[in-house]
Amino acid sequence: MSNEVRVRFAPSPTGYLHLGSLRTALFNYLFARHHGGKFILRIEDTDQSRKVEGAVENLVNILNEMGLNYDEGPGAGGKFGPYFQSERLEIYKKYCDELLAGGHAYYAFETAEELDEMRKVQQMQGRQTMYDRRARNLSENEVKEKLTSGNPYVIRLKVPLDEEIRFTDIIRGNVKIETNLIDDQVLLKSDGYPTYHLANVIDDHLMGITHIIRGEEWLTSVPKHILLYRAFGWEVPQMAHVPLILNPDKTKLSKRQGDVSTEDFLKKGYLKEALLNFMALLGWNPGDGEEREIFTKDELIKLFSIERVNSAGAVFNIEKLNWMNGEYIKNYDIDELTGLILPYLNAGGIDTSDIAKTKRVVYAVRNYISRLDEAAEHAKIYYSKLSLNEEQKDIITSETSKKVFALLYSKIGQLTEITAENFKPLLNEVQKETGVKGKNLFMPVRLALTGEEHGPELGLIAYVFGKQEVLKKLEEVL
RNA sequence: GGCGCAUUGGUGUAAUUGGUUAACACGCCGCCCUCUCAAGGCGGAAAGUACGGGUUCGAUCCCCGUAUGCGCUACCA
Repeated sequence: MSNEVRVRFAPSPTGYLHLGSLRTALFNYLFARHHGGKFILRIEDTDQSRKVEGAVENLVNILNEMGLNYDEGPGAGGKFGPYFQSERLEIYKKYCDELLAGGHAYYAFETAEELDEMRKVQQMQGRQTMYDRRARNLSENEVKEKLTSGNPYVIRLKVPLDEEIRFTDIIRGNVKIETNLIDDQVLLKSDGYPTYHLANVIDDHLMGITHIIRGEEWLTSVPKHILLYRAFGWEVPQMAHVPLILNPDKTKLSKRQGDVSTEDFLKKGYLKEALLNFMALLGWNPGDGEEREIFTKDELIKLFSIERVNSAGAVFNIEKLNWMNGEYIKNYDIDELTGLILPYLNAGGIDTSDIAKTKRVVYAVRNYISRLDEAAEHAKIYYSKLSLNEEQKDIITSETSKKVFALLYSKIGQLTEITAENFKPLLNEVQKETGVKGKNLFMPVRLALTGEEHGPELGLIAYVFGKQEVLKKLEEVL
């Protein structure tokens, strides 16, 4: 199947998954699944100075946790490995030699200091800072001499002059850039590692990548890549550069203005389904007059098309994420939701050993929260000892309150079990028989049960406590 | 500075490949429900599509310019 879609997510392992990367991964994933193709994870670890311990493991874990499972890559195997660029050094060297032989690249021997100096001078003269291509004109003998005497070197791309590179981006349409403005980019660093530009082109080709879906920050380096494809005589994959995710002030989403890692959001109690759903809609929509906003992963896969990705950056609107997360919480399977909320309740000091009660608590609390980490605060009323202020004490010790409690107590005693439905009629009966109604009826009961003036409807509260506990609470105030 | 990309209410987006009272959602405001707080239901304010020119009988939609924002401009990705 030679025209199978193959896409890749190719992050550098920084130690956490940035939300922007999450969305790039998601778009790649949706695109692959939509077309029945392959989704590949490749680790771009060519910068030795930015190595982070455990970063790859973390990345793999979070992708799996988010349900963005890949078909090829670390831990998943595949016929196009290794999937770590740091393990493909000989490959890059080999192709680099090919470029050298074909006159598409050349050796350069400047030190970092020399290059800094060059840039400084250019800056002072108010000129554009870029490599002045000085090593292009080294003679064969000069090169040979420096090489044999062990001078450190890099290999640079020999950018053809006075040309215009044009390409078509699926999201942005036609783009053109003059080659004179393109740096003779370093392809192979002096430590023997490739730069992004070289590695990415070689790997994408060798791994049979058909579509490159990546962040907008790469758009301007596409011409360099095209030059490389051309030098190798390879076909250029289709490209789609997705817009950036922005802070509320429209700058690139950054740590400075709040959490940006997927892990942080999960920790705060955002459901992965909600996060995925929300991220998908940031810069993309199904179009066609579709007005739904809540989509399962399968629906997203079905609807997704890369052409419908927007070209402008999108502000990360956390208010809307909160709403969407709340929607998911309200509609989640109660057993699964209980499992998810458990750690947050425990962290809030709540004893969850009575799992049946915990489940009822979750059922009652879900309407009040938009994040899982808010659950404990709302659940407290179902576990705390009664503590009332003077005014509240006056309410529950009033004569009418006592009457209400006594009658309610006997009526509950006749029930086999309290449900959210059968408690309300009980109160109606109490109202009729005692003549106490409205706030005078409900508030004492509410206070007696929870010690709070606010909370869910009484039927729900009584259901959460269950018959025995409600009776016990009433005994305390009688 | 140079180059590239972008621009529909506060935010995310829509608008049968030019003809709509410019639609939906979040947020905000109000009302209803109600013992309370949420949820829910109903309604409202909020953009004349960055600005200026074209093309056209007619532009959110096509073209040009300006402004603004962002990105890139490393032996980082």
